[in-house]
Amino acid sequence: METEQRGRPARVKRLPRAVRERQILDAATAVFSQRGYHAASMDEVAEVAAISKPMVYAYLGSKEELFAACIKREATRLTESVGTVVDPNLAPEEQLWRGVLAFFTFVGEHRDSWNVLHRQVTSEGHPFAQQIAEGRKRVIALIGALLSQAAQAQGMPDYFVPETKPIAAALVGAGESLADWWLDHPDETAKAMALRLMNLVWLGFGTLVQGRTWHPPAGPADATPTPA
Amino acid sequence: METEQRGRPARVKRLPRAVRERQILDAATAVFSQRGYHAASMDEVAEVAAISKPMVYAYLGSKEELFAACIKREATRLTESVGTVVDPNLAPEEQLWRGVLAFFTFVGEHRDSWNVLHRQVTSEGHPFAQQIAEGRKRVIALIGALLSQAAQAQGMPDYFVPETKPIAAALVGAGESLADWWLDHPDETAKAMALRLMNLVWLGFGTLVQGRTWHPPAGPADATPTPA
DNA sequence: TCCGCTACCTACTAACGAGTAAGACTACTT
DNA sequence: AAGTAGTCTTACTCGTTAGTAGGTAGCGGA
Repeated sequence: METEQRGRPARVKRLPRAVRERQILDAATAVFSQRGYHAASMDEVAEVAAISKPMVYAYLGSKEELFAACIKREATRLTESVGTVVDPNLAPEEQLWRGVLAFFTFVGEHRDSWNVLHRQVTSEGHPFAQQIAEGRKRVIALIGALLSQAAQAQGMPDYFVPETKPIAAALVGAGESLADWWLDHPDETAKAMALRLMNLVWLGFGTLVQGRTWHPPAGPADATPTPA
Repeated sequence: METEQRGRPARVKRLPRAVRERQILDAATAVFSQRGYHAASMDEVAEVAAISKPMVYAYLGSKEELFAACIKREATRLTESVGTVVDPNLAPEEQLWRGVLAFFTFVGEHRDSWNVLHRQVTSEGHPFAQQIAEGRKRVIALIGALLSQAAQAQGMPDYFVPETKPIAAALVGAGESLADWWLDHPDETAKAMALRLMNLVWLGFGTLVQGRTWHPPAGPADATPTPA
């Protein structure tokens, strides 16, 4: 079934390298997002990019290099989205609010990017797990510094400061989980999502900073199980 | 280099099926945890289990079935760990505390199990992503019900009740993230981790229930970026 | 009009990994 | 001792996929 006319076989458009590279990265992001790194095949990437496989190799290199390029591009996009709205001269509270809002806005608009960065790469043993884990740690450290600044401004004692680190980790996890929840409730706006996170975590943090702490209810003797 | 004595070639111990099945499941959990589903090979599972590949297939079936068996076993273990300490007659606050504590205790003691359940399966396109995602949703719904119960007991208006769902999602995510943070700070006890989560989230939730809400600081005109 | 550069392709190789065929060994029963 | 049920292995097949060899074709410049 050669529907093609002989002699003029639907000439392939010749495009400059930069354009093809973008097309390939777009295709790769979509395929990696949908299939995951291992299950994704270079053949499918080439097909989605509407180009032949050797071109993919010629421009972006091996599968690992291609994936690395995807991660790098998407991570840069996300970082810039958040970075441009956060001004270190602002109060910690407002920095956090702006960052959180920018984060949810980005996720809402770049679902595949978020998927590649968050869900595909987290598993141990993944070629890029470490790289992503380090990026995540940097974000946590950044937020931790923000919280510690706020805590000290509120006059919290020094021994509380290290606690801001795990709190930052919890905040990041809560944000990720809310982003996942959002995928099942797409009618919500980015702002509403950002508000939820701030309401929960900032209020909780604020209460902690005021010196109020929660402690386990005293059961009969030692009803609550304690680990060794 | 045949170190083996001829005639008595280090007889393979013949063990009953139940024992081998446990060995294979243990090995599979470790390998899946380390490599991820796709990158794990049945050859490696067999090797770690110190048995030949056909035995793996004879006892546990295909790769998918083997992985399903792993998930089922680990999920049951986790569910039971939490389920046995949570008594529906207790106050929501104490149920949450006991559940959170049991969760961290389990993660601390079964790192591979947690890895398989949490990090390996979350990516879209994974054969079991849906199954795990549904389990996660059930947990979120359960905690949401707990929170909603607590909210109503505090006399919160009905319109607040649906908000407990995303809050539950955030709580679960915060717990997962704290569990990951814990891996980098192994000296912490399960109880300390559980306390952190309760302090942050229950205080935040409690503050919300008291009717206090957070709202974005009013910048000049509309300094905070808003999504379309 | 020829040269050379870059874009582009079809069609292969080589390796890896899921799954199996076919049978050997062992222990328990009768 | 012979039968039999269950344990265990070696050595394959066969499909999939990363990566490449080797060549065609349009386009700018001399």
